[in-house]
Amino acid sequence: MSVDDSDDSVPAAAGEGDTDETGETRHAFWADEVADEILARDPDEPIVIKGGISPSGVAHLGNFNEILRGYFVAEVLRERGYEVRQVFTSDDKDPLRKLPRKLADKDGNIVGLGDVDAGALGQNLGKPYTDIPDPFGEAESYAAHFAALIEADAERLGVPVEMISNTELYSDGTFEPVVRHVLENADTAREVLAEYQSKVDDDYVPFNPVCGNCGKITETVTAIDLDAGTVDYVCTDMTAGDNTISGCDHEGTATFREGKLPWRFEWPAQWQVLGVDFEPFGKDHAEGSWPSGDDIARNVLDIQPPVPMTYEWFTLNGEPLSSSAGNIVTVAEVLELAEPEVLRYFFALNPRRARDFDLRRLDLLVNDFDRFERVYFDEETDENIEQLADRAYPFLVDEVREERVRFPYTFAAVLGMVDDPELRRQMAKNEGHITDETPEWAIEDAMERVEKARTWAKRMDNEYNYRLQTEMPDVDLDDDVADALADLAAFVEDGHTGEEIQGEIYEAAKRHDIDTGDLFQAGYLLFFDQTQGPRLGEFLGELEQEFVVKRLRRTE
RNA sequence: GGGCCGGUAGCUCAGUUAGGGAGAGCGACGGACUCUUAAUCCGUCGGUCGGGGGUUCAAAUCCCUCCCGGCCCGCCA
Repeated sequence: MSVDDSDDSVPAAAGEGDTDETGETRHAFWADEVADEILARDPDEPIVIKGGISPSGVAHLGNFNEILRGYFVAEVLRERGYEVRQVFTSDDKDPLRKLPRKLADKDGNIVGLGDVDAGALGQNLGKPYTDIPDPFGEAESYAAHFAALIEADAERLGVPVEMISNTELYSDGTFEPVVRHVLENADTAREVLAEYQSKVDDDYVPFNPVCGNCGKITETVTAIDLDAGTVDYVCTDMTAGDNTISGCDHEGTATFREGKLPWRFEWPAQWQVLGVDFEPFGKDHAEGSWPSGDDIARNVLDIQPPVPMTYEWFTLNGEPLSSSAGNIVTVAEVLELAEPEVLRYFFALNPRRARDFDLRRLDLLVNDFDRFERVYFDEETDENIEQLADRAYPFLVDEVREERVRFPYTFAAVLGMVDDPELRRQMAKNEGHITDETPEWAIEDAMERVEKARTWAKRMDNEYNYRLQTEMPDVDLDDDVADALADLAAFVEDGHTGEEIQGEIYEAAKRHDIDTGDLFQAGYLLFFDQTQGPRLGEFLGELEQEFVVKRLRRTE
């Protein structure tokens, strides 16, 4: 989706980087480094890249590391001519452990727990997400609802992922041989895991059946029958954090499909049944599940684990991402403020680096992206980012189009101060961002940023949140300021360009012996009901002459 | 308490895997464009590379130690 495969004019050097004396290749783009590592293992095709989360609630921007980091590696491999599957597991056999504070409806709108039947949802603590009804009553299950949201966000970002339900891997028998293998080798499994978890004792059984009576995931297995392919269990209480989810004391028998492996085994099991070659994961896994998963894969399942990559977590507005503290943002929300390519750019940067995603200064991120793009098109030179831009930029956009137009983000916010689309075009033309030769598609694309920047200005309520006032605000003016405005009105009435009007503001102030700042302020108050605003003269030059004159004379 | 990752200019980042010149953009400040505010151009300032110690002819980069942020070492994912 990012590069044209038929274009053989792409320079071969693009992904090659520098070669040192040992013959090893250094790359500007981390995804190339990872690709090298994967290919060094001579993998079977299709090469499988995985990510995954449990669909416990609203997926925030941080969760998309799981998808986008893998995406860049997938695209690099595809460009190098390999067939790649990018899969994403919804770890939906996991039990609901506590009620989320925030949910999202099917369109991605964030709603509180109070907007759904929280009581009914609370009845389902301890059950697999796939066995819990959708709180919005639409999807097949709680899991299906939230998995659909993730898939929708991935699509918005233009990343085609193959969603895989973990529950289905159990119910359709895919996991069955692995479950059997783990239970057959339960002693080894215990020994290996005990290295990482002190709680693992001789009674530990690496399988959690679903209770046939109450439907909850249980922890107490009393017997294993390998011939029958079943386990016996007692539905005892389960502790989850500070909460205890009570069992129903039911004693029953479950097949290997009617339960789940504990996460430490389930993750490597996924690698095995899906043939995973690469998986990125957050730093929380780096010291926990990864070392044990690596060990379990090699010494219990007898498979080679995938190439790993730890990504640093980023913060939002300077604070840790936290669902419970409400410090989250979704992909859908970000895409109301910036183009998908900007967000992809953010994820194309070095994953090892802790980063802040600051919505208040989103203009800076967009500027960085625009610059990155200009460096790619050789419209600007920057040795720091040149190699990365040359390599990674094509993976950020649907189509590499040199004729594209980008309004600087804050200028787009200024255009957002007026409603009239034609007026916006005129202003953009006056500033030289578009010309008569600019293709229509490029203008339309560029104009989309205006709406986004407008939304940003409103949402942040920042210095770009001005709106041309259609009703005249109440303004008290000194006599000499009023006289200067009268001069200005006459000047506008004579017909002058915005640039000339801007000059006249200074001249008028000088003639009436008032501070230019006072005159500007009067103008801003009249048109924006604010003491500041955009470059006034040129702004007024764009507006309908009669409207400006009347407003300056306060005769409305 | 033990371990892992991150810490480079006010901000966003490159450079750390394999030691050799401390960099870019933005911002700020000053100036230009008949014009303090969105745009453009020129210039300036800005850093003990988190602190300290060590190795080396040479350290942002390697080693030790300490500080800060986050994570893991219970469960769960």
